[in-house]
Amino acid sequence: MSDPDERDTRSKILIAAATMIGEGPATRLSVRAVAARAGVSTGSLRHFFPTQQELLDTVVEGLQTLDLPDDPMADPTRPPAERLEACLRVLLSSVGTGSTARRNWVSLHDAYIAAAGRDDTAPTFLAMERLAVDRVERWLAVLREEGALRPGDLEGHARFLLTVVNGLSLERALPGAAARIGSEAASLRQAVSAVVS
Amino acid sequence: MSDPDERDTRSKILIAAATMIGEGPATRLSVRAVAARAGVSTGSLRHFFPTQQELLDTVVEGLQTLDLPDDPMADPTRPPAERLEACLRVLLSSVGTGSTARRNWVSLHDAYIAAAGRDDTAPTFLAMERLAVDRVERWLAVLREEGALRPGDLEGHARFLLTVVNGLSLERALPGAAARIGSEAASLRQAVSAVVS
DNA sequence: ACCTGAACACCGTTCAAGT
DNA sequence: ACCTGAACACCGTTCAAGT
Repeated sequence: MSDPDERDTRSKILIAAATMIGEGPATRLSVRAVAARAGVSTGSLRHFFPTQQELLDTVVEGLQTLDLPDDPMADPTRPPAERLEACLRVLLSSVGTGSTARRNWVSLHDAYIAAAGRDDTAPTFLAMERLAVDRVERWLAVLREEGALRPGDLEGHARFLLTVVNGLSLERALPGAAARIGSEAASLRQAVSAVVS
Repeated sequence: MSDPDERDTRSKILIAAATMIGEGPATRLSVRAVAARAGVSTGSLRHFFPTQQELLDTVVEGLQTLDLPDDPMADPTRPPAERLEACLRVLLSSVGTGSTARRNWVSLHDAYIAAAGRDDTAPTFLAMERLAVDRVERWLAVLREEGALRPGDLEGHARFLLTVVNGLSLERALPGAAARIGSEAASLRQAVSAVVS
């Protein structure tokens, strides 16, 4: 539409930061460096992103949510492994990234780990877990019908995949998440390849 | 033997840093803070630990190698997959089960998720993560030398396995853990089989 | 509301100088 | 070899001041 310089300041900042990450994953996104790259003052940057953490989270989230379709298993044109990976990515996307991931984790922790015993929330959790397992099993059943699934019981495969998704979700909330976006994709693919044939 | 103050400077620094971590996992180990605590100048600290990274790594390594069962990877009589599974089980065992697992998760949560941003504990966490990745990579290097490892970079394999271990650790702290002991073993085996050939 | 740039209190690292 | 403390070039955050 128009020259990047004519975009609003917030966008200029995000574009500058994303560009810098693109130039090298090991880039230090300091306030001054990003502000200078965006042609904006540090104070202006802080106006839109009150803390450096918020800036980082917003950038990473933007890089990750570039594409999100609805049920990917239904698309018969894509190979099985690719479809399953997309499905798991849908699960993963529900925890979000950055501060969203952290907030979701705090909720889960407070409800099901810290409050264990003090309040009987176990049934709720187990119900949700069942739902998740069922959902993955339904995806895997489609693949089995196509003969694209390795031998083994459906529930075992489903629980394995959910464990990987849980691990990745957790790692999204831990420090250094931004630097691990690459290995997240690789791990997801490895998990899928352990299940499809 | 003698008063801590009479120890050599290097030890005083390590003890000061370890104490600070002990007082709260969410401690920022800055040069000046550690040096002051050890009763030593910053220049003196740098003489023994040329970079802050080296200091962190040394401290974390010291905390972690307090107890180390013998290495299952060293046993040549067992098949590769079985050895790797035993190694991962050692990692997993450090989180414990039941209320121990829950307590460990609360600590991790408080230090690195809930306190995120409020205090810069990321370097401490990242140092520990690095150590874990290195450890798994060393195990995998043994298997690669035996020709028992699938193609792919060592770090990618290591991070995948650690994600699975993280997922399983988490599930140990969540409700219904007792009912999942079977699927834990199965998931661990599936992860191993995705990596060994 | 948006934006500036100085100022504050930190940080890790370097280094001339001492013993 | 060990140790000091000042100095350098950063950092994230705050804030009075402008438009």
